[in-house]
Amino acid sequence: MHDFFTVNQLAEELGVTARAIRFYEAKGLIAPRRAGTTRVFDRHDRGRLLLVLRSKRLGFSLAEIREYLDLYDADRSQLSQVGLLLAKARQRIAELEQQRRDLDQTLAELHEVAREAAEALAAREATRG
DNA sequence: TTTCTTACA
DNA sequence: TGTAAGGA
Repeated sequence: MHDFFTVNQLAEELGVTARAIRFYEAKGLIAPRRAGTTRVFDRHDRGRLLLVLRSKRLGFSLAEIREYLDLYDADRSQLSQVGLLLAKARQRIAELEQQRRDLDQTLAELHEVAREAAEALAAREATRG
């Protein structure tokens, strides 16, 4: 279909602003080539951008994403890239599981508070009659 | 503190 | 386009 894309085409397709895409470029996450002054994105750039957005959704920072993407260009075997992915994924899993424990504890406390409050209310209504 | 947007030269 | 400033 399309071999090349402009920032605005990619922005519309991916649901982000062109400014955000330029921001990612400024941060070194992507490096589309130029035709004069205008950016030309190919499928490779598009793939990297998709990976950036997916990684963002998983909660990784732009710095972490760049770390990962840099290894794609640096390491032929991509062993270090996969290794980093494993480490980062495990770290992220640990973070989320800790958040879940915190959330569970907060929920348990709130359930207890609600239970006691409902109990007190029921007792009051029983004595009144 | 990071990730963007807005605004201006 | 680069960057300062500011919101979330």
